[in-house]
Amino acid sequence: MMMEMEVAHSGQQDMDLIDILWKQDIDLGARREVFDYNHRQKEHELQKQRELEEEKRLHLLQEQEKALLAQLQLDEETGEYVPRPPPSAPLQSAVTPLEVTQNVNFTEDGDTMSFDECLQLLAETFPVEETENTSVGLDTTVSVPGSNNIMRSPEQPALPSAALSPDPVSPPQGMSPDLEQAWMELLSLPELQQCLGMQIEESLSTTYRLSNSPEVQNPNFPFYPMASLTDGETNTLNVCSEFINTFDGSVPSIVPPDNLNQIEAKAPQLNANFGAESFCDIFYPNTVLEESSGQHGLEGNENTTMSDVTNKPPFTPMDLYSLSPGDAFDSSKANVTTEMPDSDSGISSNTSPNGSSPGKSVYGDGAFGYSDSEMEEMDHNPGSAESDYSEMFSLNFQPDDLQTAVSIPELTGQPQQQEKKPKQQNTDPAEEIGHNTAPFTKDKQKKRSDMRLSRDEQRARALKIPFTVDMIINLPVDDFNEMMSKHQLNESQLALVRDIRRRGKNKVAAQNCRKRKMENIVGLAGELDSLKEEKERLLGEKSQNIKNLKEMKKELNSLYLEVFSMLRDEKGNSYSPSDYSLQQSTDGSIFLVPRIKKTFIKREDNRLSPL
DNA sequence: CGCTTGTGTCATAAG
DNA sequence: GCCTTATGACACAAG
Repeated sequence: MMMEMEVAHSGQQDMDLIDILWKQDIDLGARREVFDYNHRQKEHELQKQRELEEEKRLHLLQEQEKALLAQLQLDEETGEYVPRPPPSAPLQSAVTPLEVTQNVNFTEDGDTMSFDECLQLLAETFPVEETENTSVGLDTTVSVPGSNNIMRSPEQPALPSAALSPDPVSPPQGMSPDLEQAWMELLSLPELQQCLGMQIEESLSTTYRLSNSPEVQNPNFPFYPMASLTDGETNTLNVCSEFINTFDGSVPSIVPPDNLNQIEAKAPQLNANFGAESFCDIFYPNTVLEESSGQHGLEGNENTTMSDVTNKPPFTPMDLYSLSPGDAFDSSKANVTTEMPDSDSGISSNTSPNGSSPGKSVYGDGAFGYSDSEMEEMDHNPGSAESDYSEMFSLNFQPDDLQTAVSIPELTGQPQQQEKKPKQQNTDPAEEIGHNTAPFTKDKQKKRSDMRLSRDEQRARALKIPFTVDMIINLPVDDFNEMMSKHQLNESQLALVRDIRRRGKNKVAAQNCRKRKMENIVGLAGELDSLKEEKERLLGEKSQNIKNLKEMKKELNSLYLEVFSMLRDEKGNSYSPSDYSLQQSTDGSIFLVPRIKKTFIKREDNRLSPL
């Protein structure tokens, strides 16, 4: 352990050095994380965790298969497995058990079910699929008290109401009473609990995150978690999957053992609406995240909105838009000492405040890109200066910020277990491409746009605009208008929203324009090069042609003289080339023409006899 | 301190 | 006429 700490310590020094190099835009030849000992260690742990998970999964599958086979019998004639004839109290699933769905009507008389039956029920209810990385929609990782040992598979199909149920042990909504009873029974099975224990551990935290929406990439977006579900498929609320996918079982390693106990102590207080603040609180109870006041508001808001959602399972985009989070910010007062602003890490404005950029005051570094005039303008706002900043921090608070919190243990001497989520990009497909693999400088460039959005967000915040900047900018005009129509906005709010939309779109347009311009310049430069080559080639060709022409003229002249010298008049005298010339008519006949009497000869052409 | 570069924004034209 | 997109021009920050 001490060794590990030492390695981690020297690793931290290395990381500091790498940080410095990185800040200087020195290409390290690999992403920064590659050099991070903690990162590598975590990857190792993740690997182990995955293997363990896979093992468990296979075990579960084997059990399932056994359960399946137990319900089948071998047909001696065909060699096929066929369903067993129903027992006295048959399951309705006289069909192939694989076809059993959640709608199956459990009429089992006995109050007990075999483990295999339970497993089968589980398998049928929550088919184990290879979809761990394909979670869609709003992911809600539900914290579950260890004693209850309730888990929801990340692969769980759409069960939004269940996922949002305040009571984590409640069976999914819509389950028939019998099925519900079976469900409860299943959950109480010690084998199952053991089998699934690990996943329960993994679910000891909660984060709301959107994994399949473009807005998710935006730093601001997750602050309106519900508001970004803009399509039908995101209705699905997957439990745990995001956190598991993202941290992939790394939570136990993140959490210091001391804190784990506290987690267990606190866990029962948690519910499905467990917010980001709670997350931080639980994992780092010593860390006071005072921006949580804003989060409290949000949490409270979410409590209502989530239950609303629960009551209205079929989402429509407008349902989501109408989940106005704006009011939640009213009470937000961020503590700038915990919610560090842009650390110039370039990764995002939410990177670790682990002292990687010391010496920067909170308000320093250009005050997040605010121009003086803008700062002045902002200072004229009622809630200016500090509150504005805090509001902005709140607006920027997002799951990535959780990583900020996650990295806090480093300050307290804990090994840093920071893990960067793969950044996604939004809106502009052209921008999206390659951003994950972009050099660090790209990330740094992105920073400014983030700050810009913050500026607009702050304006939006100041006027209590109940939408995210991303929504304002990126929604199709119809959806945008619909969204606007659902809220009573005053003139200034309307103007600001339209300005934000215009600016946002124009910003993207300007980026595209510049990109195109650069491409044009590069293309034109290439074209210029090729044209120069062509010119050189043509000039060479031309000189060659001139040379050839001269040669041919010379040759022709000698031939002409040769022919001319062979001409004789009636007396056998030769013609003088200075007095006569040979000319060819259009029909191919050759004439001997006296040079002096050209005009006359031309008129007398017909009197001359062809040669 | 001036220059260059990158970016956001505005005004305007065009689709 | 409204909206989006494209682009020149300008301002600003950072290197």
